[in-house]
Amino acid sequence: MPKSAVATGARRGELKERLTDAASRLIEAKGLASVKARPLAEKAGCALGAIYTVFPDLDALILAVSARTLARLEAHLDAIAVEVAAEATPREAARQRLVALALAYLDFAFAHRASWRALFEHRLPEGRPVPEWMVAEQARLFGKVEVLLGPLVPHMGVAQRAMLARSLFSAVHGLVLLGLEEKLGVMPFAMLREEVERLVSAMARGLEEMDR
Amino acid sequence: MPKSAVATGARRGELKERLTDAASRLIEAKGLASVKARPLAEKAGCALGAIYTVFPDLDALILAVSARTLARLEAHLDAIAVEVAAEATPREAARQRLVALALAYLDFAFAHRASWRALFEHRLPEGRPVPEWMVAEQARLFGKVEVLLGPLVPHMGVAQRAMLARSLFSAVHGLVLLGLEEKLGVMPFAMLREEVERLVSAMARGLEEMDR
DNA sequence: TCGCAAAAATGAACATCGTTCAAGCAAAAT
DNA sequence: ATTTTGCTTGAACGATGTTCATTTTTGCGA
Repeated sequence: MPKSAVATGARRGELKERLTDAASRLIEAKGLASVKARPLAEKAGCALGAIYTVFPDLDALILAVSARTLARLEAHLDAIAVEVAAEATPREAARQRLVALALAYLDFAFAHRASWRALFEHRLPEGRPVPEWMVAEQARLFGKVEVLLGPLVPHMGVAQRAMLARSLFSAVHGLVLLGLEEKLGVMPFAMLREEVERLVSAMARGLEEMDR
Repeated sequence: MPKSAVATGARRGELKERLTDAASRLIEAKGLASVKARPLAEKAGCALGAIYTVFPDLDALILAVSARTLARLEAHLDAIAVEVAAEATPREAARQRLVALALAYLDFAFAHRASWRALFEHRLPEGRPVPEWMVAEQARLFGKVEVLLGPLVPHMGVAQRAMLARSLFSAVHGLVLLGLEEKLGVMPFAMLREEVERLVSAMARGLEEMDR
């Protein structure tokens, strides 16, 4: 029974896992730049060349780690539970959920700083296409925002709403990014949280007003 | 007359310029990753080792390019002239100026994509301190936002206003960053402009409302 | 159980990087 | 003219990602 050329045998699968684990730990401990082939092989208990039997190159390995991080991020965002006061209007409820979502994003980035940073710091070599599963995962993240925009800006078209969701995500991402960037002068985490809350709340209010 | 150890002779100054020029052109043409020592030396018409007589390492050279980019950015932001209707309230005027500032930031990033990206993509090796002029320059950028916040949120304390300025900048930065990131799916520039306008305007309105 | 072809794993070798520094060179001083 | 001083140079070094001839293991028919 000839195995498919793409199929990953059990042995190879284990090696892939060990390598992804090792890379993940390296990133979390010493950042993306510390992911080197030789230490990786040692930590995974395999030969140098073995890496290239399961991954085409190190970029692919890092992408595998990114996939994991994105999955953890999504799980974390799905786990938030917002209790909304019964007498709250749908708009107020959506606003609160939006703020909670942004705070959850910030919390994840703070808790898994290095992995989260690696997600955006890592750049594919020029001309390499972004894997389709990554695009799909990003779309899922934007979607989480999009559904909350329904009650907030009911008069807006769906296409425009999709773009707005992307923009909102980007804005929060920027807040978190520069907030956790040590080189801009460290901002205490609690303050950063307040800022995210303030700005997301302000954006929601402003958007409601403009949609009226 | 013994020259100061820090002073840069005329010859060395020219070389420094030629190298910075070469690096700048390389970044604009093929991105930050294409800044390599040997091509650099060739383009600048000097020996390989000569680079290290005027810069401690390539990171310092890239920082010199960043300094230039920041200066150009500041000049570009200073050049914007907003005409505000005479009957506009101070709040409306400030809001319009804030939007104009954000759009100018977007325009600069779009026009000098690679240089602007290099500004944030480049990361100092662990433990290297950020030059003080860079921190100062960033403070100047935040300051431009801060002055516009005065009429918008008059009841807010100055310390909180400073943080808010930083947050606003970060949010716009995030919008521009993910907007120009090809890998998130290209967004037409005109739409991106509209999004920035919409979101900054919304933030301003929401902040006014919350400050009331 | 043995032999042997096919597959898989290995790590020495290679190309390319940033950086260093002994050697050469030019200018200044004597 | 000779010595001294300081600057310039590019070969050499260590580290890196990647390749591939060689070795080792595996699978299986005799």
